[in-house]
This record gives sequence, C-alpha cells and structure tokens, in this order.
Amino acid sequence: MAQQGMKELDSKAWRAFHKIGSRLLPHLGRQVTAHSGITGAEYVVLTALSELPIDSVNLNRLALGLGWEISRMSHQITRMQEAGLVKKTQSDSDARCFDVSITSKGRKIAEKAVPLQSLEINHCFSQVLTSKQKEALIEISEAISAHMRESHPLNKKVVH
Amino acid sequence: MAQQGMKELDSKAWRAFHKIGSRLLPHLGRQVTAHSGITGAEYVVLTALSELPIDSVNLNRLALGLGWEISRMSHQITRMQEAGLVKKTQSDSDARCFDVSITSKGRKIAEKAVPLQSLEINHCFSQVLTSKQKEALIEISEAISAHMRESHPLNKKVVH
DNA sequence: TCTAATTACTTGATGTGTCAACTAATTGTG
DNA sequence: CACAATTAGTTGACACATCAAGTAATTAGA
Repeated sequence: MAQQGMKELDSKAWRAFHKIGSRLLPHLGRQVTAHSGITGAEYVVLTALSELPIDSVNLNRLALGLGWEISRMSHQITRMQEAGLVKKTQSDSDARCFDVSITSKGRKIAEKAVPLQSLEINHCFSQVLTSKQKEALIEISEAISAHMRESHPLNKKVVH
Repeated sequence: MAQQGMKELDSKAWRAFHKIGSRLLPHLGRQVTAHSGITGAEYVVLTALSELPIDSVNLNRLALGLGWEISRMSHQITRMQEAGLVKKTQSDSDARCFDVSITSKGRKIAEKAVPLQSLEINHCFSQVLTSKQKEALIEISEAISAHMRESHPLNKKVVH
C-alpha cells in the first residue's frame, strides 16, 4: 500500500516531467522561429556568440561552453555560415583550430530576438511559477544532473 | 534590488530547467538504445502499442494519444514497419484509416526494454528526488502546461 | 629526431521532427 | 444526387542530433 502510493507518485511525477520536458523547449524554439525567423539552435549559438567579451571563439570552446558535441557544432556552424549568420576563420596560431564569430547580420537578428524570447520565457515560465517552485526546480536540477554525468556523449572515454 | 533578486532567481530557475530539459530525455533515449537496441522514439511507440487493451489502433488515434503530429507518426511508423517492429493494415470500415499493431518481434523487444528503462528512470529520476520535489514537479508541470496550449502544432487552426 | 598519441575538426549516414503541399476517402448540405 | 468541406494519411524538403570513421596539425616520448 505504502509502496503502491510511492509508485503512483513516482509515475505521476515522471509523466509531469516528461510532459514539460518534451514540450516547453520545442515550444520556445517555435516561438523564436515565429518572431525572429531563426531556428532554436541558431538562437542558442547567436546569443552565445553575441554575449562573448571577445570577438570570436574557438569552435571547440563554443561547443564545450554550450555542452554540445563538437560534431554537432561543426554541422551547425556550417549551416549558419551558409546562412550568413556567422563567420569561420582558421586560427593563426594553430592550423587545426577555427575561430567562430557572429556577423553583423547575425548580431542584428540576435538583438531583436533576445528581448522577444525573454518575454516569451517570462510568459510561459517565470510568470507562471512561484518563488518556491523556482527554488524547487533549481534543487531538482542539481539532484538530477549529479546522477546523470556518466552517459553524456561528451563524457565518453575510449577504451584501448 | 528586490527586482534584481527576482530576476536572478528567474534566470537561475530557467537555466536549471533548461539543463535537465535538454539532457534527461536524450539521456534516457541513449540508455534504451544501449540496453535494448531501439531508439527512444521506437521505445515510446512500442510501449504505447504493447499497453493497448486491443490488438491495433488507428494511426491517428495513436498520434493523438502520444501528443504527436500525424505526419511525425506516419514517418515513424513507416520506419518501424521497415524495421519489422510494427505492422500497418488498411482499415475495413474506412479506407482512409490504417490500423497499427505491434509485431511479435516488437513485443519481445518491448518486454525486455520496459523493465530496464524503468530501472533507469528510477536511477536518474525517482530515486534522486524527494516526495516534496516530486509533488512540486507535478504542480510546476500543470502550471506551465496550462500556459502553453496555444502554440503546439497540434493546436493549429486554419484561417479561411 | 622519428614516431605514436592526441587534438581539432570534417564528413556521411541514419533517425528524428516540422512544415507545406498533396491525394484520396468520407461526410455534410443544398 | 452533386459538390464542397472535412478527415486520414503520405510525401519531400529541410533542420537537427548522434555515431562512426576519417584527415590533418600538433605534442609527447623514446
């Protein structure tokens, strides 16, 4: 009985998480596309680049900073360069490295998109939650993150 | 000041949500692939089909039940049929409809995958959260879901 | 200094998700 | 009954994410 109640709470909580986990981020992606004409992934990269204290970053560092696989970043930057949103130049000091920077076109788009996206996050996240709920989320995130580090693609180690 | 503190909590909470929202579900997808050789999407469809009280469902109903766009389901079922995991047959009563059912191969895989996946969800979700946190998540999910219904692709209405 | 290992990144394949445009069957309405 | 509207599903294009396998530059070690 007690166990049954426990499992019931577990599965309710899991369904609750699954619901927002599979809907909120995609929703925000659609919103940014609707109001600014860029995709969610483009938004993430553009804001990361526009918030840099310096002009350009190493592709590898950029991927690391966003918690992305490098291959994913490589594909993404290729597409964004074709779209004229970013520029990629070979590094002077290390010929393997590439410096990525935002173009003026990319910056203009980001400058318009960011406040609109903030509004959207406020509307469907910040404003609908209480302070207690936000604090709970922060703790929940920490608890889950701590138990998940192992399987991330970035944490793969090769066995020789 | 108070406002500054407020914004700080908001952005911390948002980053916390973003972190688990963009990592936990993909993590579980990788796990199911690792232990059962099927993709996350295949797992979702197989479990939905195997839990049915009847042998087969309408493609449309299946999509509705999972909150998927019908086009997404159509593509997914096409691939899964090619993989021998499901079967699709035209309905007798309505020639536009298709009945989808799980194959014995699909069922065998699902039967092995489900308990392993439950273990995994326990390990990285249920066991790391307190009852209070789970209850908080349920409320958070309801609050957010209520303010998000509008933009989902399923809720699109055509203006004539 | 030669060579093995590592690092940075690319590429192609495959699965996934969305959108717009489409076909075909069914239903509703005059 | 005819014809318009609706419903069920398909298809192709494109963006995205991951994996495995590759290339080229750099570093480390004997």
